[in-house]
Amino acid sequence: MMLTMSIPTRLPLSPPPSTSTSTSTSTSHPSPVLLPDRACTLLDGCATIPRLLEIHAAALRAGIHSHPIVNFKLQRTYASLGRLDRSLSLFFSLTDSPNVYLWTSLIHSHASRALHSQALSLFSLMLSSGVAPNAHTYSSILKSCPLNQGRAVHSHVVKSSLANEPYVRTTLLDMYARAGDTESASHLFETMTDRTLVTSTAMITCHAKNGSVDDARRVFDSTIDRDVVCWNAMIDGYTQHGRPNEALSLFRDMLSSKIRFNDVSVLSVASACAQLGALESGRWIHAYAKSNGIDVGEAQVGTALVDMYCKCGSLEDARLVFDGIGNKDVVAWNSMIVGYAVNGLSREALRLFSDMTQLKLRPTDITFIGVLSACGHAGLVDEGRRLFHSMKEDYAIEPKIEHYGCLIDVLSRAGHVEEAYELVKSMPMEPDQVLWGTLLGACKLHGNASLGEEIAEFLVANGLANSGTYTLLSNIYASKGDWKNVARARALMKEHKIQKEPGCSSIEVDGRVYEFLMGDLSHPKSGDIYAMLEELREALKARGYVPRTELVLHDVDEAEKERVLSVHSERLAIAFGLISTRPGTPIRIVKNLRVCLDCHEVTKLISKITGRRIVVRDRNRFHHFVDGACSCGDYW
DNA sequence: ACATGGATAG
Repeated sequence: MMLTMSIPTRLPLSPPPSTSTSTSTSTSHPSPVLLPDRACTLLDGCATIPRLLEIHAAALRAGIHSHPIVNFKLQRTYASLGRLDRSLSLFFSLTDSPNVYLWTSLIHSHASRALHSQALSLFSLMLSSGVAPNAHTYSSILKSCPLNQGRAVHSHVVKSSLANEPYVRTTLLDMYARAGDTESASHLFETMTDRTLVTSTAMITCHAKNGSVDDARRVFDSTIDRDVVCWNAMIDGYTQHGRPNEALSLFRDMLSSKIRFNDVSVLSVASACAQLGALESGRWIHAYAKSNGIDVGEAQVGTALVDMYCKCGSLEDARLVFDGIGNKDVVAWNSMIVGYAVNGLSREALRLFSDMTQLKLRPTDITFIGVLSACGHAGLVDEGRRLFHSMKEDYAIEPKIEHYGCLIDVLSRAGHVEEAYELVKSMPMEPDQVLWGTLLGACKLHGNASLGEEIAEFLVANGLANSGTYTLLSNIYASKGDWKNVARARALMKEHKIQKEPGCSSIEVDGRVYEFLMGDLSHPKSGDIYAMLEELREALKARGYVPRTELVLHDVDEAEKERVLSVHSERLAIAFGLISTRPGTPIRIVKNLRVCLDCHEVTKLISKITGRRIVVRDRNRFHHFVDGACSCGDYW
């Protein structure tokens, strides 16, 4: 055996329970002489710890406590009620050496509770005590195996000739899938002559988890008699890999093939709508789930819907679902808090945080991401500092680079750029690109050219620069009117062959999501869209709007710079929204990059001119434009 | 005893 594992450091030997005195007169008291058969029946119907202690005491009094089946059931019932400590002490107090069922049950209780190292230790003990594992044992222990130990177990499986057991094969596949070893999983799958629906589903999940969604689809297409789990695995593969449109479309295929969806389907599809910012589709799936008996007040489903509504910029809907969740856990609170934060409703985020702590719910590191980013969006410097320290002092949560990133954003955006820089230097971890980007962005915002240049040059010299670095560097110079250095930044970008990610915005109209690239001419309604843009241009000019052509980095004349700005992807999407929806309908845009300053000004004006609410979700946050003003208060 | 599963900076 190649497995190297440690023996449990502590074998709990807690005394037997002594609660029997108070229950001796109870009507549910077992008969005076408890027989093994009767004890087993009682244990099978036992659902609470007090009841279990009662039966356990009776078994002790009757002297049947070491009866192999009674002991097994006691042990298993303790495990099922979350008292693994008692399961272990029963197990290790056995006089006879445990058989394979006892070992397997114990290993399973640990493995299924993600107590992997304990499960592995027990498995190791089992092997050294000379008991041969069976198919159940392997299928349990494989859940706890990292790749190396998984391979070792695999070779044991082969030797033990259990390799064709369906449960064993599926967990082997799953083990390779978890370890990211698609090749071994595929090999295993390809060599199977009798694939079952479950093994195919495991293979689909494996491909999907490792990003080969198209390979997953091939397996999916070749699988016959697919059930809801199989469909969900494929749908979620699309969702988890940034292909939400395909997820939605496959969900519709599932409905038309008469497969009943379940709550897991809703989780996936809600997340797809969240990614798309597709409120209409999101509302549809919410209503559809409700009318098909899915409990949207259940924490997991409710939370997925809360997140979906937040990411579609509809906080009212999100809050309604949130308030309807029966047993709100920390994940539900986190998603609502983060949702308020990303939408710029910082006060609401902080209020919810205080509600949550008042309910004695323990915040997590993600809660602090939420409240710290809320502080960043609202310029709440003191509150940000206070929360950052409270995280460590009051909740013993060690700040991660993301938390430093938030605090650095809070400080630097508010103008404390030097203090933020000092914080970066004092962090216990290496700053990453994102963090440098935050600081650079603040340098640009506050015209701190010297520090901005220092950081940017450092990033360029160390090969850490991305297109954003060059753009920011160039913008820093542009905001100072230093055109020579703007040109130099542009030249550097060319020299390093840095490609700028093309801007792309999308909008949902009638349940369909339309995408627009910058300068896109491919939409069938392109003519109307550009006519609308021209109309808007006139209206904007009449209101004294002057294009911020200095933001354009290309080496072209003024008129061309103006044209470049006017076809930024969000403007095409907004124009399309204006011509495709009734007057007064809010327009919701999702953009892959940050909104530029010029588009931000223009969108404010468009909201004024057209009387429309315009909600723009950019790479970082939401902007809600109403009547000429933006919810961010121009603090972004 | 196996397969699907809600929240994460800028």
